[in-house]
Amino acid sequence: MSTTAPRTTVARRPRARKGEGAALRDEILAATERLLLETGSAEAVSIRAVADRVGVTPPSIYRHFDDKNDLIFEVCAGHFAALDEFLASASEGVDDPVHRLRAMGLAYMRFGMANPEPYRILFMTRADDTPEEYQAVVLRDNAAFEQVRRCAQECIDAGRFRPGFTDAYRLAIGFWARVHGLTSLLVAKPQFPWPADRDAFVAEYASICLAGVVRDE
Amino acid sequence: MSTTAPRTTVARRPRARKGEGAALRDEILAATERLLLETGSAEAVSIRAVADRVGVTPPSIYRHFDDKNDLIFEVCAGHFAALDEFLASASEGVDDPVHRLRAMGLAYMRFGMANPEPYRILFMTRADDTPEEYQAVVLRDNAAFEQVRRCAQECIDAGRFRPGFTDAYRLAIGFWARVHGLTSLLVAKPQFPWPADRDAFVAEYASICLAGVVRDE
DNA sequence: GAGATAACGTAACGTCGTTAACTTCGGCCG
DNA sequence: CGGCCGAAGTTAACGACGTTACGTTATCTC
Repeated sequence: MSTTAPRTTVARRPRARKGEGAALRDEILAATERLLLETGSAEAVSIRAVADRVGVTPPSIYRHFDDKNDLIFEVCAGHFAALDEFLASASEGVDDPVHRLRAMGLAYMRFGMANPEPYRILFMTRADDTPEEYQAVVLRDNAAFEQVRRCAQECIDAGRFRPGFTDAYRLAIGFWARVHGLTSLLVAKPQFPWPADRDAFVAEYASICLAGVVRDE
Repeated sequence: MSTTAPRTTVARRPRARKGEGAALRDEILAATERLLLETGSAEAVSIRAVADRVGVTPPSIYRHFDDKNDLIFEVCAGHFAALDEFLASASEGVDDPVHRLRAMGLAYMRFGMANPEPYRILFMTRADDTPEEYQAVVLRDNAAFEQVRRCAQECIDAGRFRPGFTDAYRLAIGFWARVHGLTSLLVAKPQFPWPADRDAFVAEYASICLAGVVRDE
């Protein structure tokens, strides 16, 4: 269906000592991460390829991860902390809450474009493929979303939004959805005839997303 | 990885007569469509299950379709005409171009929610999984997008957009991206804690998307 | 009625995720 | 020091998948 992962056989890994089985876990995560980057698709990275890369047999993976989905999501969840930090550092030093919202939106889109496959896996896959523990944690209770929600609340408190827009949670979801819209389309359809000045278009898009709720000055 | 498709063996289909091999093609499409609806996932509908359903052996599928991707996309492409018609009939009789834009946006989101898996396959899958002929046709040159672009142009001509927004193509992409944002998140993460009054939220969202570019009255 | 050919079927290849059952190594207790 | 137990893997295999090479059967044409 799609290209398979490369399978470079490698020297067999020495067995870990008694209490240190978790070392293999980290190596598996690292190898999966690299393979995900190389292939650019979660379906193309097979358990067998990961095992080969680490120098271990496929069933050994299952000692450390429930199944393939669990492994892939564990890898992508690592990118979540990065997203959170990325948003935080992007909005750092920006005093105006509206400008801060804009900075976070831009950072979000840039993050998606820079990490397309993790983004796809986290935000664009069906819920059934998402392990239980991530359904709530990764989406709602994650720090990135909370940053946006708090910033929206600050905008409300500062009277920067048009009348009627008073629910920060609702507004945060809306912002997220709009910014996700362009991000996901860029990720899914990079060959679409996007405007030539892509960065400028993205910046303009961010402004439009804000203009929908921000009070005119 | 995920649940497999049901495999109810069925009476073997009588062979088609000489010029009528295309009849099987239609039956395959219909069976695939039904299986897609039942399983709710393209990965869960296997070539073998489709063949079983039709009463034919798996290799026979390949006489009529290049591969599985081709088959699935052929099915989903059928939904495109429906989307186009749905947008047209939703905007029919709406004189004001801004209101028409809004009507189309709402219709688009409703369409996605009503046909989640086709929507997912068409708009949320990676470009590599999209057959050549759909990359341009289905996305840019499709009638639905053209409707939005034309409507945006009418808004421009009527002076309904804020100064600076003069490129209908650019604006149409932006509208599409915003509306797609919420649609795709609803499709991908239905269990997310969305606002309780979902329909009202969607309607509000559509208004916000427009308010980003529409001139205040 | 014979040959061409469209419309399938048979058998198989290689891949995948996953599981059951076995083996080997290392630390601890007596 | 020796035995043992559990951690850390391996071996072998199952069933399903997409896909292909090749054989077969029925229908149309002449």
